Amino acid sequence: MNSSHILTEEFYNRDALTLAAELIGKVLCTVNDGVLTSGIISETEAYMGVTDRASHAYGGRRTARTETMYMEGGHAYVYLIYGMYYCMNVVANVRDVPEAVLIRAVLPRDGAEFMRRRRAERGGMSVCRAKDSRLADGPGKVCTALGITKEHDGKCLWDNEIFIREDGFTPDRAVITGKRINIDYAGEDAERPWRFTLDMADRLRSI
DNA sequence: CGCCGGATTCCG
DNA sequence: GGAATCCGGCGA
Repeated sequence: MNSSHILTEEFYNRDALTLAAELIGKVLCTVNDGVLTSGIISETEAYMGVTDRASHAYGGRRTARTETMYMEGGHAYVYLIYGMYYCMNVVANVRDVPEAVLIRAVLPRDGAEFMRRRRAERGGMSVCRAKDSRLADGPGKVCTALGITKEHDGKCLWDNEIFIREDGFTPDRAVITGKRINIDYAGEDAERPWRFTLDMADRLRSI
């Protein structure tokens, strides 16, 4: 597997918990109007499908929105949250097993200045003054910075406009950080330690 | 740094 | 009605 290999089927056809850990350190890339932007995935959460109260597919819920989660692993599941922001997920496992991994943060890799510009534009600012490590440190910011919108929902992740690749380095380990964020409605499933971070990300953020 | 409220739109 | 969020304002 060469160092800039684009990930395909065999990588994605695994359960979301495994995939959430494996995605740490991989590079999420988009090409919008010929502009490449990308970020090293530094924070993820697993959403474990029909048995997980925090999952959109809990209890086998199958609606217009969640239909994407039932696709084969390796597709993008993008939805609007709080009426204002998009969240980018990687569909895991096989067809009809609706698991997904939320991309909560990335570290800018390619086109950081474009990412910065998109964040500024979104916030109605002339410039975005955030340091690189804070440019895309939340699921809404990831989508703003990389230009991910509803248009990407259902796209295959080895598409020309959105894909995930290896980056020639493998983090020592993904860190299980603990509970998932903002899912208090999920009862005891809110306690599950299904959130992962890149070991170095916390340190970088304070630099 | 932490807590709090408001923004805004689509889904169930 | 509420959500897998963000930002600005305020207090410590």
